[in-house]
Amino acid sequence: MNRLNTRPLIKKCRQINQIKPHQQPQIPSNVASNQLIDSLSKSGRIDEARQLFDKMPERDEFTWNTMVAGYARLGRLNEAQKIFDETPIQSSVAWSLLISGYSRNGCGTEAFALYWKMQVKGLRPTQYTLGSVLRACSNTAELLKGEQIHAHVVNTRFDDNVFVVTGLIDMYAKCERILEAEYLFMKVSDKKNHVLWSAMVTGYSQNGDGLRAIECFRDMRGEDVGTNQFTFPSVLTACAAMSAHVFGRQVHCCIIQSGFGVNVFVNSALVDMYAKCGDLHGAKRLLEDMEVDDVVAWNSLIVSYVRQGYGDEAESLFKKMHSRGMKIDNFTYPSVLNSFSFTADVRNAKHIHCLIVKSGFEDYIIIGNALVDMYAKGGCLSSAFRVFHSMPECDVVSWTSLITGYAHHGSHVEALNLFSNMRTANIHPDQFIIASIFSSSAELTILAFGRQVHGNFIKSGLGSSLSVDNSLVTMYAKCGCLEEAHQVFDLMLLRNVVSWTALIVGYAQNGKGRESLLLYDRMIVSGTRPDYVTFVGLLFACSHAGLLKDGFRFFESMDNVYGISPGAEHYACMIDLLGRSGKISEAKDLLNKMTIKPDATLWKALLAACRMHGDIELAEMAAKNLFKLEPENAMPYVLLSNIYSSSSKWDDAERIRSLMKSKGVTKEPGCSWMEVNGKMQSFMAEDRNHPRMEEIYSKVEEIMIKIKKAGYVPDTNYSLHDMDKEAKERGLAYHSEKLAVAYGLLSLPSGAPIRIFKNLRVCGDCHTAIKFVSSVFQRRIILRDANCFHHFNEGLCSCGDYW
DNA sequence: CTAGGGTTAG
Repeated sequence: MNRLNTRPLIKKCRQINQIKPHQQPQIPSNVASNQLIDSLSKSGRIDEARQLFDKMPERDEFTWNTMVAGYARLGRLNEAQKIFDETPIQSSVAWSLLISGYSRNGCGTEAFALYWKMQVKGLRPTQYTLGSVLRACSNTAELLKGEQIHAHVVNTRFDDNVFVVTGLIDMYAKCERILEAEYLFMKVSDKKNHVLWSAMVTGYSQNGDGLRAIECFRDMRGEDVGTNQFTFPSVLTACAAMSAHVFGRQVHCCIIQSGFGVNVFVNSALVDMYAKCGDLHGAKRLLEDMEVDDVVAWNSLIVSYVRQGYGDEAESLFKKMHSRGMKIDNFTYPSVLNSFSFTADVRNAKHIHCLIVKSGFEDYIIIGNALVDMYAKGGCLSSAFRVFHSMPECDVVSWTSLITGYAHHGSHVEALNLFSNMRTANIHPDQFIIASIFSSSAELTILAFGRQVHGNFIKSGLGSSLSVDNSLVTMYAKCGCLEEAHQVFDLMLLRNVVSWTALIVGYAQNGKGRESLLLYDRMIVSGTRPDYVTFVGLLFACSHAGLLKDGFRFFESMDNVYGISPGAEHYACMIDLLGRSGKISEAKDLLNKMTIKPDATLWKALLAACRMHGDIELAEMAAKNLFKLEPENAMPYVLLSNIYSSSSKWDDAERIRSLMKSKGVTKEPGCSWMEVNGKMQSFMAEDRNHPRMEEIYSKVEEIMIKIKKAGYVPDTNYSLHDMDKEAKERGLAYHSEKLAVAYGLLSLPSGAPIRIFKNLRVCGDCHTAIKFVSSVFQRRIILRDANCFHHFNEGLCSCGDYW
C-alpha cells in the first residue's frame, strides 16, 4: 500500500462521519477510495461502500481485502465469501480475513476447514491466520482442534510470537484449561505486552478465579506495560464476582487516570462492578452519567436490582429504557422476567410476555428459558409447559426450569418422567439438573433410581458442586443409607450449613439422635453457623432419642445465641419431646407460651403424647383442631377414640367412630413398597394380587415358624377385628410390611439389606416380628414408616422401640 | 484488512 502523504486521507476519513446517508461521495483516487470503503464499512454503511467498490475503475489487493473485511465484520459471510472468491490475488491476508469472519460469527467448522484449505493451497499461515483460527476453537467442545492448531503453531515456529501465544492462552482459558494457559504465559520470555497480560487476567476471571485475576492485574500494573480499553473490563468482572468493592474503586481511579473512562465497554463494566458489589446508588449514578445509553450497562443494573430484591426499581428502569427509545435486546427480557420469578407475580409478567411476542424476541432460547422459569416458579405449570413446547430449540436450562418447577410444586414423579424424556432427547445433564433430580429421588425415596443417576453423573466426568453433594447427602440419608450419605459428606471439599444439616437430619431420622448431636458439635467447631433448619433437625434428634435436657439447651440457644426465633416445627419437636418424656403439663405450658399459631404437626405431636399418657381434655382440644386443619385425616379420630377406650369411656369412643363414619373419613389402608431390580413392588395387607403370591405366602409361614422357635409371640392386641385368636394371628401375619419382608428374603441376594417403605406407622407386632427376622435370618432390614426409619439388625431396632 | 473486553436464564 502506498503510505506516502496519508495526511489528507486521514482528514478525509474524519469527514466520513459527516456524510449524509444517501449523499454520494465523490470518487477520489484509488488509495483514498480504499480508505473511504474501510471507513464506510466500519460505520456500518457497507452497502454504500459496495457501490463505491463497484464504481472503482481499478481495484488493488487492498480494495478487495477491505471489502471482504467489511462484509465479514458484519457477519454477512455469504457476501464476504463471494468477494473473496472473486479476488484476483488471494493472499494470506484475504484468507485470514475470511477465516476471522467465520470464526467470530460462530461458524467455527467453516473457519477451521478454510484454514486447512489455505495450507493445501500452499500458503503459510501468518500470526493473524493463527489468531483468527484459534478463536474458532475457543470453547470446550473444540479443545482438540485448538490443540491441533497449537501443534501447528510449534511446527511453524510461531510459538515465540507474542501475538499467537496470546491467542493460544485465550483459547486454553476459554476451554477451561487455565493451567495450560498459565504455563504458556509463564513461558513467554520476551517482555510481555499489555494484551498478553489482559488475556491472562480475562482467563482467570472467566474460569471463576477472581482472586488470581485481581493478583494478575496487580502484577501487570507493577510491570509498567501500559493499558488500553481492553485491560479494564476483565479485572472489573473479577472484582464484581469477588464483591471486591475497595479494589474495584481503585481500578476505577486507574481508569480515570488512563483516560479510558469514556469508553462504553469500560463504563458498563464499572456499572456492573458497583452494582454487583451492592453499591446500587453508585452504579445508577455512573449509568446516568454515561454519554451513550448502553443497553449492556442497563441490563446489568436491572439484574443487580432484581438480585438484591428491588424488583420495582428494575421494572422502572425497564420502563425508562422504553421511554428513552433505547434498543432492548435479548438479555434485557430475561433480566426483567427474573424479577417476576422472585415475586411469583405471573399476572404482571404476562405484559412482558406480550411485549416479547410483539417485538419478535419469542424465539430466543434464553428468553424462552426465562419465561419457562418464571411461569414454573409462579406455579403456572401449564403455561410453563406451553412455552417450553413452543420453543424452537431447547437446552438443558429449559428442561431444568421446567423440571424444577414440577419438583417445587410437589410433582416429583412428573419431574423424574420429564428427566427421562430429556435424556431420550439426548440433552446432557449438568450439575443443576442433577441436584434437582437427587432431591426428587430423595422425596420419593427411590434409591435405585437415584443411584443410577449418581453413577451416570460420576461417569459423565462433570465435576461435582456444592448443591449436587448436598442433595446427594440428603438423598442417601432419606433413603436410609447413612454410610453412603456420610461417605459423600466426607469427600466434599467444601461444605456449608446445608451439608451439615442434611447429615444431622439424616442421623436423626434414622434413629441415631446422639450422632446428630456429635455432628452438630463438629459443625460448630468448623465455624459453620446453624440455621432454622439445623435446629429442626437437632430438636427432632432430641425428641426421637428422648434427650430432654439437650433439647431444651438447643431450644433456648437458638434464640439467645443465634437470634433465630422458633417456628411451628421447633415447637412441634419440643411438644413431642415433652410428650414422650411424660411431661404433659410442661407441654401444655409451652403451648400456652407460644407466640405463633400452632400447626397440624404440633397438634399431632400433642395428641400422640396424650395417647401415651392419657390427658383426655388436652386430647380433645388437639383432635378438634386437627378436625378443622386436616378434615380428611383419619388419625385424630382413631387416636381420640382409642384414648376414650383406654379410659373405658366406651360411649365417647363409639361417638367419635360414628362421627368419623358420618363425615366419610376412612382410614388409609396400610401399604408397603420396595424397589427390587429397579422395579417397584407394593403390598397391601392380605394382598393376593402379586404374581409370586404363593411363594410369598409360604415364605411368611416359614418365617412365622422360625421366629416363633426363637421366642416370638404374636401380639394380637394389634389386630383390628374381633375374631378368634388363630384368625387374629393369621391377619397379623399378612400385614403389608410382613409380606414385603418375605418378598425381600425371597428375591434379594443374601448379603443385601432389605429396604421397605410404609405409608403408615409400623404396627407393634410387625416391629417385634421384624426384629426377630433380623436375627434369625441374619438380615439388615430398613423400614421407613410414616414417622421415622427403623434399622433392624441382630434382633434390635435403631428406634429403641419408641416410635 | 486481520488477536484481547462488558450484561446472560436453571
